[in-house]
Amino acid sequence: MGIKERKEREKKRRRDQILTAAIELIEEQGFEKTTMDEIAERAELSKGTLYLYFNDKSTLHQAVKKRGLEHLYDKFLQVIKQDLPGAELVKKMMLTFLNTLTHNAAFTKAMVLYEHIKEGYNKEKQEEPSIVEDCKNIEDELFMIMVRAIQIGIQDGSIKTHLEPKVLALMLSFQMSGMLKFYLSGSHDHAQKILNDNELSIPKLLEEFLEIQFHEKNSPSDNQE
Amino acid sequence: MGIKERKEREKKRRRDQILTAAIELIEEQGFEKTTMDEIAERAELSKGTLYLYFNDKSTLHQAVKKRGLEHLYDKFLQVIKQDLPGAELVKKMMLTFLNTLTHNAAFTKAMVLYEHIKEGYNKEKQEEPSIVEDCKNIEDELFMIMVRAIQIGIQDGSIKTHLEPKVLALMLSFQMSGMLKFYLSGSHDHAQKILNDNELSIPKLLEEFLEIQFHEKNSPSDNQE
DNA sequence: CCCATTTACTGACTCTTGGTCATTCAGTGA
DNA sequence: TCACTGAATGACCAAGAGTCAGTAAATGGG
Repeated sequence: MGIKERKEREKKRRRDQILTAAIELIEEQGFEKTTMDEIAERAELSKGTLYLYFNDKSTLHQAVKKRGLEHLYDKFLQVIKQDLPGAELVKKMMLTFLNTLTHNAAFTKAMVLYEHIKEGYNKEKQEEPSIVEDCKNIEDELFMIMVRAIQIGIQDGSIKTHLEPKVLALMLSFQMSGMLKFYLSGSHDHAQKILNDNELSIPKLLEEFLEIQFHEKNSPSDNQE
Repeated sequence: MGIKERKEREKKRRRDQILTAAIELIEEQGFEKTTMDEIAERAELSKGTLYLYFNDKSTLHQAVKKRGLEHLYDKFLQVIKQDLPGAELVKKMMLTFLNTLTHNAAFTKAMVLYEHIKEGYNKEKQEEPSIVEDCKNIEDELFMIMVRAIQIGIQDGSIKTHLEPKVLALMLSFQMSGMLKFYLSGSHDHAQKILNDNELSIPKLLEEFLEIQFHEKNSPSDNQE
């Protein structure tokens, strides 16, 4: 009897349906402005039903984030599989990150807005793994893939640094989150103007930055122009 | 007749009183959780009065941010006045930034949470300069002070780079905003663990980072060990 | 000193929205 | 056919942002 399985599938479908509706709306109007009623309407369900699948609005919010992180995780795996110098791998990952985020406003917003979640999340109603926990784990995995790429780069000589791979990865992730904020806040005129004046874009700036990071002075074996 | 002046002063005092109450409460419970009623009570005023001084909650929120930025501006001015190598000036500024932010949770939260403001802020009810505008301006000024410090550093040789001062400043500000996020999200266990394992702290990491940025490979005139 | 006018403030009220729950309905299996 | 399960509903509630008619206080002219 495959009834249990079917029910399982249907449940997952419903969840997805809700999530998709939520993402669409958040993309259009932002998280705050999107009401649970709207999401319900878009998903062609009643509001009460949403609460059968998500504890509350902030959980739904986290689920959006999780979906984005999973997507990113797949992409990162694809990159690390490739047979390229470590430096290239790192660059590709960071570009992938920025690219994914810029083409997925809902996810980006979910990544950056967290006040909601922080406060009062000690509610011990959650004995299950909790989506927040999941997100953290995926983030950690993403980080470790970056570290792995850096290690490869150090091995093959494409990355010269005196820093621990993990420390370097930490720096790079700070850098990414800074750029992210730039993207999110959309029209940060001033910064945009500087980039234009110097015929730069964020990806180019990123490359430039990595260049500096990966060719430290105590490594003279590099091509000097 | 100094009546107008006195009224002016009193009005400013009230505004400050509200702002202070708001900051206290945000510090304690976060922005979302703090209600206008609570702020009113803390400020010993009625809720209606708050709305005589601030258009809405998000404006109040921006005002918190503005206050923090002004504080930061003063600090930055103090730094740039000092007769030190440019590299030192930059370092001091960045440390000041991180320091101020970590010791002022309300301001930090105001800096990072912006969804509120972005959405629907085309309301043309604002013909006055608008606090949002003010914040932007101060941010730009802060940025220009950084640029100034970098220029000094290039001049006195303490900063070696092939990048435009403004571009470098942009990078550094991305870096800062990334670190900021780290601080804000509080217990980012994983990152904290990495720092501990390497006997590092954010300020130390920052120094390390600047070291790399400021001693680029195409400048062999530096001390090599 | 008194009255008219302006200014500052109040808090009861409205409206929106997140979240709940008693009830209904559909599918299942005996 | 009927009892049972659990999925879905939407009327309902509470909280909090924002409003506004009304009140009190300060001001200034007569």
